[in-house]
Amino acid sequence: MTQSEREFLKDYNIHDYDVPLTSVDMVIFTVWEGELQVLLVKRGQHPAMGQWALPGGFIDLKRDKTLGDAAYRKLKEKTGVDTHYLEQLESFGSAERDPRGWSVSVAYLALVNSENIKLFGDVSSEEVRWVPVSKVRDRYKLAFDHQQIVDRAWARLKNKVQYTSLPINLLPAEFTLTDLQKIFEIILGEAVEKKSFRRRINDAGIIEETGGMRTGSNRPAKLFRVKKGGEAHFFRAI
Amino acid sequence: MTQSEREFLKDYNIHDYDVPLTSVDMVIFTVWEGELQVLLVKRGQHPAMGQWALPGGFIDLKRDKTLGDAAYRKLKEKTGVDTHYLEQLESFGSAERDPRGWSVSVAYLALVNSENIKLFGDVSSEEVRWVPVSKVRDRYKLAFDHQQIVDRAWARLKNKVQYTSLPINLLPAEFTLTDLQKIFEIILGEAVEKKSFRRRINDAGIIEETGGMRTGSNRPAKLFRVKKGGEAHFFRAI
DNA sequence: TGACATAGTGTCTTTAAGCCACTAACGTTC
DNA sequence: GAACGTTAGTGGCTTAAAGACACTATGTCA
Repeated sequence: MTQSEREFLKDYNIHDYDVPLTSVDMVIFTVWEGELQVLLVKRGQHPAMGQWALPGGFIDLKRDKTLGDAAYRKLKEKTGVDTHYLEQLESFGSAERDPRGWSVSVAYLALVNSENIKLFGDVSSEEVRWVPVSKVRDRYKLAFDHQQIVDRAWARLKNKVQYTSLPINLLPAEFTLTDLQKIFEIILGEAVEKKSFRRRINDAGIIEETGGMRTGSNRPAKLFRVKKGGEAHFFRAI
Repeated sequence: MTQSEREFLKDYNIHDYDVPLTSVDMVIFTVWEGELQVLLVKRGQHPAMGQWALPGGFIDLKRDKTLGDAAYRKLKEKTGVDTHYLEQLESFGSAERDPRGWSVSVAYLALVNSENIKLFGDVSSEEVRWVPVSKVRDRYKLAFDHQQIVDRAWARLKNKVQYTSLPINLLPAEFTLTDLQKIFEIILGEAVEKKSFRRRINDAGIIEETGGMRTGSNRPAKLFRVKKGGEAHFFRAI
């Protein structure tokens, strides 16, 4: 006699099965003091207690409706702000990556702007820290496979910089074209040709003048803001 | 008194926690009879028994060392062949997508060539079937959120066609330039300019002549094969 | 042998990026 | 208050790659 789906579900108990441990980890980038920085936390619990790692943790099956919700929740818990770019990066799963057993981490990549960082600077106790991404490998021995996750996120960001406007999410609401160019250069790790850069941004039509200027000890620069939709423009037809 | 990691791990039992159900689903594409096709299976078990769905299933914590292993195993189980392109697509997770509860599916995208398809044609009982991807939505009401996964995989493939040589994995070992162009056109859904296409493939240096020709009722065409590394060439510096 | 069909090429145009020198507009200095 | 330093912003040529499209090449078949 065949069982109905209702009967099947009534008898079903996930605790009867061997399932992997699934969690969400965040690679949160910002640009600060001329460097691309990533947010790290010092683990306060086993396993890997005392080691530095990416912020993250388990999905809260009650509160989180989707994976994206879980990622967004963790982003807010760590940075306290909520205007960002957030995208799923990749999932990492293996029998060996966590001493508790077979585990899967769904990694997300987030970009937060340098204004919101300052908010966070105060909270920054011993346990949470911005670290220049280029120095993570040498100075911190990250827990689990988190170094690999950081590397992937960094590679993805470098890659996307070449054909999208994503880095614009690393800037405050108002910025100059030079500010924007600097951000691109920091991520790419090399100089960008001024005219080409400006032509590209201009042709894309993703920003608009605010009307204001930033003055200093030299020629003032026009201030711009992102137009709606400009946060994720694809320069090339991809 | 603080616990050591060893003590912590001794007491740790995943069955004590509420964790999501994690599985792997495969979007396996081929080109056959001039159409991009995706492999579907008719589910023989609850939940969604009798409905069409993507092939996939649970990770075998004993046999699979990594997520990639699990995907590769499923690909082999369904297609019986092992020379392919396989990449992780994206993970889909929510409280609602599976009636058994909170679940995460790590989706993979695979490309198999039209020669290997035929092997598979024989096995193709009622339960496994190639379906033109453009017709899935109308003709099959896929289980879970599998329609969404198919859509994402299709979008990713269309996207990648524009700047990589990936579609070459859909062809048999020997092919003509026209064969290759057709594959690109099928995936893109629009015509490709012959000269530009050939120039691009040529400049990329990803294929080489086999020396043979394919004859028909008109001018014979040179046969080519993929050079080592040509299966995943990026045309543009991305 | 000539019609046909598909393979493959020549070459001009268009588009986007690179290059680099130029002009523009401020504060600072004497 | 004029010359200078510094950064903002532009003009205009060169180069690289794609698009357009007509052209030639080489087989089969009637």
